[in-house]
Amino acid sequence: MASRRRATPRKKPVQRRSKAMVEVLVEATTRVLLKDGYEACTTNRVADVAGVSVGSVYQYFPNKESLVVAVMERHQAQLQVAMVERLSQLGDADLSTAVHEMVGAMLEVQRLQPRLHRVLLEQVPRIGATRRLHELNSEYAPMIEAWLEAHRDELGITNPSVAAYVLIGAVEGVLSRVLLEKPGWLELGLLKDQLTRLVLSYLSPITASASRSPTAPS
Amino acid sequence: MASRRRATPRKKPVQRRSKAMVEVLVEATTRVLLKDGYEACTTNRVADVAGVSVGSVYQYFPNKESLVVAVMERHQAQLQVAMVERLSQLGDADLSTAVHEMVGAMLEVQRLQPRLHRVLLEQVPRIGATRRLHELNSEYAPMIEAWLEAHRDELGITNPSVAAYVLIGAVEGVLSRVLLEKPGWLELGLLKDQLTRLVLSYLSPITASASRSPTAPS
Amino acid sequence: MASRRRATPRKKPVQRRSKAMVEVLVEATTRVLLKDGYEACTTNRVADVAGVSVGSVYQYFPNKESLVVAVMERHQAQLQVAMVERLSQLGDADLSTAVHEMVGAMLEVQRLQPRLHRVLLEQVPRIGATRRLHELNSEYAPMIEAWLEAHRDELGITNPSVAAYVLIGAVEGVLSRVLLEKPGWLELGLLKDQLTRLVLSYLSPITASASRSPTAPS
Amino acid sequence: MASRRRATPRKKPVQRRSKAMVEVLVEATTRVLLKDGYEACTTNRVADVAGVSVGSVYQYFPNKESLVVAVMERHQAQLQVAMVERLSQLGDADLSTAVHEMVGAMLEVQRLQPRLHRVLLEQVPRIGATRRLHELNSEYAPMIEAWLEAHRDELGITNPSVAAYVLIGAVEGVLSRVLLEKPGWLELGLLKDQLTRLVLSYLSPITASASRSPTAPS
DNA sequence: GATGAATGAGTTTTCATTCAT
DNA sequence: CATGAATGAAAACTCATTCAT
Repeated sequence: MASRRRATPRKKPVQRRSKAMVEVLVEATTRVLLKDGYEACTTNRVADVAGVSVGSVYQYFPNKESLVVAVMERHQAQLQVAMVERLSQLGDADLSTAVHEMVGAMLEVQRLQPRLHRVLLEQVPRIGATRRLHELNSEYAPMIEAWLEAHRDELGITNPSVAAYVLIGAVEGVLSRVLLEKPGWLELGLLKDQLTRLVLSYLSPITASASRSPTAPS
Repeated sequence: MASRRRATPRKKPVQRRSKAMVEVLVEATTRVLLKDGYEACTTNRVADVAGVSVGSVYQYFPNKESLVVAVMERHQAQLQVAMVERLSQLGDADLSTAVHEMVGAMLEVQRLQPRLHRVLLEQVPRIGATRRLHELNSEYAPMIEAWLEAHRDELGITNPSVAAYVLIGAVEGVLSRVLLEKPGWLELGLLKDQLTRLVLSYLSPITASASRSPTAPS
Repeated sequence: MASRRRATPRKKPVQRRSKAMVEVLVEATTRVLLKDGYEACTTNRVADVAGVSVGSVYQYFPNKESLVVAVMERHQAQLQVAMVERLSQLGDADLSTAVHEMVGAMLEVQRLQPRLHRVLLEQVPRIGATRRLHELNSEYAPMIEAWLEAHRDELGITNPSVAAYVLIGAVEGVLSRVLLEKPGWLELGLLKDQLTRLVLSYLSPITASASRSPTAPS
Repeated sequence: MASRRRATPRKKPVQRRSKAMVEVLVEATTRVLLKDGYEACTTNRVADVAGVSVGSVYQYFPNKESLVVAVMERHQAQLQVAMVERLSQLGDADLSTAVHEMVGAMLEVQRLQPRLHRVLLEQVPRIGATRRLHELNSEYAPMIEAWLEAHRDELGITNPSVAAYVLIGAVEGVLSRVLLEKPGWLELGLLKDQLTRLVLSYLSPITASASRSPTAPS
């Protein structure tokens, strides 16, 4: 059941006062989400925490959902920035280094606001946080894809696009699992090493033991 | 609105009629979840669809949440069964075949009830569906771990437990992404091949091009 | 702007308890309408006055509007009954007597619940109380029309349907004006006499002084 | 929501700019009333349509209600003007012509702004639009009364004041019914003829068939 | 004066849960 | 046990009005 209301701010905050208001509200929503979870994140509560009246919430956001969407968008933007920063510094490092860096970047990102990331991932319902977080990844996918394309001849892949898709899914999968179940591991080198290995071996030209089909030989 | 309460069934339904009732309710909840999403899944609606009165719902489930939990548990159990079935037939297939089979099993499982899986993944909020689905995977993790342990000498891994954890996260991550964004791919051999490659190359003894650290050579 | 919601009860009160509830709610709405007017007639206030909870209101009425509609319908039904009763006793009285009776009936009806009639007439907004009250009159129109038809040869009219329409509008107009501005007159014989005269002379065969066009002679 | 307040303008707008402002606001209110109905007629919306800020509204009108009252008053004034114009041209036309003219005038008036008239009649709640519209009629009542007085000896009436009251109520009743239910009829000669007949026969000296009481003979 | 952002009391409406029958 | 009417706390959202700029 799709939402029946627009999820975009009802007026663009052109004035500085307005911008501040929006800022405050998104901030407050984030705080409430973090502290009390999605269900307890009511418009009145948000207004309270923001130190403004409910009316003001509705001056800038047409409904509750749009508030959460705004939080997600802000979070995504932050992740995106962090990601781009890291990846753009890759330059022409060798394969191994590059992969290590990329994995490191993704790890970093998860650490940025792990609790928020988790709440959005876990608790935000119909809005489809999961989907949206995937979309976030899709945004840096092109960068990874481009890199794979550029290093194609060193790699054992035929379709950089598919490879990027698989790798992002895989790393993200491991990371989200770790984030939810073993947050401590995020700090460990072990995780980074294993992910690097996962990526690197996937990208490497196939050697004797890795084949495409069960009937394929050793 | 009552305060927070336990999310386990109020009593073990030992009677035959009771069991039927529980069955009917879980079924109805599943249907509502599928058709209208989590937010529209009210206890009255479930009772309606189940063809019983709200009161009866509370005879077997202490609150709304426990209903959804039951749906998740049933879903998980089904997945689990499917998984075990597949994996137990592995026997002593060679590495490549075995991996192919395992990946195939996980793909199967996703196809079992993709819509429900998706709703639970996407829409069920506070209950922490994501976490619980991870837990599901954790349940077959031991099997994979055991298998890895048994084939340790053929593989390039040092810690089967970690390897299982990483691999499950990775495959699951790719699959959930595909499920949400490109459901069509589930049918394609391409996906299976790529996942097999991912797993196989990760498990293979390290060859020249895959190393543990960026400083490590080739 | 038409309302976007159904204005009919959400469940039919088949049980006696239910019927009582509906009764109580309509009664309470009437009381509030009478005492505080339309704008002050909130669902919570109605529930309060009815001595039940808001939830119960919504068990039987989908929204506020439907409550008021129910009040109007009950009021109309009462008027209708009163009207039919009076008119059915007309038998084959002579013209003058019959008209006197009819006018008397309409007067009676206005006296039935003059304050409620007035509130509905005056204060109920978009629901179109005015239109609906006209519709009430339309319901007894056929009876008047039939009577005119039956006495056609004694009368100076050509189209009983039009005549009924005009007469009802005229009498109703005078009465509603009196009701709003000079309620005291309702008791006076003067009013009844004048209305009788109005109707009677309109129905009488045209004599010298009444013509259809300004150019018409005498 | 503030408590009840006076419904008269806060200050007499004597300045030229002020007058323009008032004009613009009343116009805007009319437009909103016409387009969206009473409930959607919010002060902010009016300000928007008027192209000014809400604050300005409150510079000239103490509250929302006074805005609507102003619309009514302007409408009434327009009707009044139209009526007076027509009636003053009557001169010493003969009875039949005069009545025809008067009925024509009332019909005209209904056609002036039928949609607005209707909205005010139907939708404006507590303000008591109906009562006020009656008051409008009361304003030209003296003119009609005077005319009846002047022609008393040609007529069959004893109390011109009562006669005027009854006639205005009657014609108005028919017209408002037609306006609400059969707007098309406003254009038809039929209606005018019937109303003329209604008035004329009422005013005519009583002939054989019209008597004052049921016991009165033919 | 004009502006329009901010207010917040007040409305409508929902829904998990209870309990008398 | 089953029922479903009743509950009522609480949520989302509105809008007349104010007041700092």
